[in-house]
Amino acid sequence: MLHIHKVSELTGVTVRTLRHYDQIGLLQSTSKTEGGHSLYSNGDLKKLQQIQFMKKIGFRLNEIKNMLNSSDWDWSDSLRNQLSYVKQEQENLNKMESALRELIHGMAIEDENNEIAIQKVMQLANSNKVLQQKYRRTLFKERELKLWKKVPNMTSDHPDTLEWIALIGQLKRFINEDPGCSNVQNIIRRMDEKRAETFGGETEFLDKLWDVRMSEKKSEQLGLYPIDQDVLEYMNAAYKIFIGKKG
Amino acid sequence: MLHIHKVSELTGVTVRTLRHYDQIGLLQSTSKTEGGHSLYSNGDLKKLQQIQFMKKIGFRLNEIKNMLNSSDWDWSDSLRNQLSYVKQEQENLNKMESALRELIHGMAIEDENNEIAIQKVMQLANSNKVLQQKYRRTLFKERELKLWKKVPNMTSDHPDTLEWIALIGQLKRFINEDPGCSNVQNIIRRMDEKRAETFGGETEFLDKLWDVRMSEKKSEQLGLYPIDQDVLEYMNAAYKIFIGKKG
DNA sequence: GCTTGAAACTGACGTTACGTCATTTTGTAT
DNA sequence: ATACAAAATGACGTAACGTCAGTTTCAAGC
Repeated sequence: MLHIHKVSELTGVTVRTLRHYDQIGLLQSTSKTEGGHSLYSNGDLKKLQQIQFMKKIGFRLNEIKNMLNSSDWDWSDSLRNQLSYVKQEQENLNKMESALRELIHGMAIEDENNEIAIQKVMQLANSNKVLQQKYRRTLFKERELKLWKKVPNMTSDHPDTLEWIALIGQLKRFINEDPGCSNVQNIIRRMDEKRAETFGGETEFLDKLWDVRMSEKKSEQLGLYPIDQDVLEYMNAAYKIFIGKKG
Repeated sequence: MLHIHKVSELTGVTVRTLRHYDQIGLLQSTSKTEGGHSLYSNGDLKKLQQIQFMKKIGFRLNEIKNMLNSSDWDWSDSLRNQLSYVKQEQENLNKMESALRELIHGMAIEDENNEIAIQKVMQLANSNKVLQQKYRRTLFKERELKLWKKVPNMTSDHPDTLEWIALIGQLKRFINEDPGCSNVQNIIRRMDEKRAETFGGETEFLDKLWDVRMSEKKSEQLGLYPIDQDVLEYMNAAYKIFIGKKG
C-alpha cells in the first residue's frame, strides 16, 4: 500500500494527475485511510500502467475508463499489443534515422531533392500518429468483438435467443401505444434484466443494436436477427422512459 | 507555392492547426493571394518541420516562436539534435521491449517480481519524457550561449565595451533624479539604439542583464562588467518609461 | 463575363487533461 | 500536545487545438 506521493515518485505521474484520475473515477485507489487519504495497491499500479499505454496511443481518458471498467478487459492481450507497438515504433525510428541522415547530408545543397527529403521526414514524424491510430483500432476492435460475441446472436440456437425474440415480439404489439404505459414498461424491465445478465455493466447496449441496424452490412456480417427499425425506435423511446423512472 | 490543404495533406498537420499557427504568428505563409489565402513555400515547410520536432520534445508554441524568430537559429544544429534524439529513443525502446517481454513472461505468476517489472515498464515509459527534457535543455542552452556571446562582454576589448561603460557611467550621474527627465531618456534612447544594433529583435535584453545581476555566479562565469544593482534598477525604471513613450 | 461548387477565411465558443494556487484536513514524529 | 509535512478539496487558469456557422475567394466550365 503506497500513498499518492510515493506512487508519483515511482511512476513519474504527477500527484495532480493521480488525483484527477481519482476524481473522474478512472483510477480510484483500492483503499483509503479513515481520513480519506488514498492508498494504492499493486493492482492499481498495473491499471496505471495500462492507462499510460492507452493514453500514449491516443485514447481519451473517458474511453480508457470505459474499456478498463468493462469486465472483460484482458490485461495480457493488451501487453502483447504494447510489445508489438513498441516493435513497430522501432522500425519507424529506423526509417526516421535514415531520412534525417539524408536531409543532413544534402543540407548544404539547396535543391529539389531537399524538398523531398523534408517531406519524408515530416511524414515519418506523422507515421507515429498513424501507428497510434492503428493500435487504437486494434484494441478497440478486439474489445468490440468480445462485446459482439455476447450480443444474442439470433441465428444461433443460443437459449437466450428465443427469449429475446419473444420480448421483441411482445413489444411489437404495443407499437402504436404510449411507450410509457405499464405494459410496455414491464417488457422493457424484463429486457433490462436480461441485458444486465448478459452484458454486466455495459450500458451502451441499445446504442450497439442501433448501430447494427443503421448499417445493414454489420448485421449481415454478424448474422443478427433483423429487427425492424420502427420497433427499435419504439424500444429506444420506451427504454429512455424506463431509465428516467429508474434514475 | 502550396495552398493550405495541400500542405496539410503532405505533412499530416491539420488545416486548423496551420491556421492556428498563422494566427499566433508562429508560421505565417510567405505569400498570400490578394484575397488573403495562404501560399506556403518550401522554406515554410522547413520551418514546419522544425516546429514539429520542437513540439515533440516538449516545447510550447510560444517558446518555439521565440526560438525560431531569433535571428541566429541554426537549422543544421537542430537537425543534428533531432538525429541524436532519435538514436536515444531507439535505445529506450529497446529497453522497453525487454521490460515488456519480462512482464509478459512472468504474467502467469503473481509475485513480487511482477511488481518490479511493472515499475520498470512504467519508468521506461517516462524515460521518454526525461529524454525530451534533456533535448529541450540542450537546444535551449545552445541558444542561450549564442545570446550570451552577443551580450557585450565587458572584460574583452570589444569596441562596444567602452561605449556601454560610458553610457552606464553617464546614467550613474543622474541616479538621484527623475528617470523620466530628458537627460536620462536621451541616454536610454542611445542605449536602446545600441541594443537594437547588437541584439536585433531580441527584446529580452534587459531581463537578461537583470538575471545576471540576480545570480552572482552567472556574471562571474561570463566575466561581465559588474553593474551595481541600484544602477540597474534605475536603468530598468528609465527604460520602462522610455518604452511607454515609444509604444 | 458569369455561375457555381469546393476550398479558404473569420470569428466564437467548446474541450481535454491537466497546472496552479489558496485553504483546510489529516497523518505522524517528538 | 504540538508542530509540521503530506494529502485533500475547490476553484479558476491554460495550451493547443476541435467544431461549428457564416462569409468570401478561387478556379473551372459555359
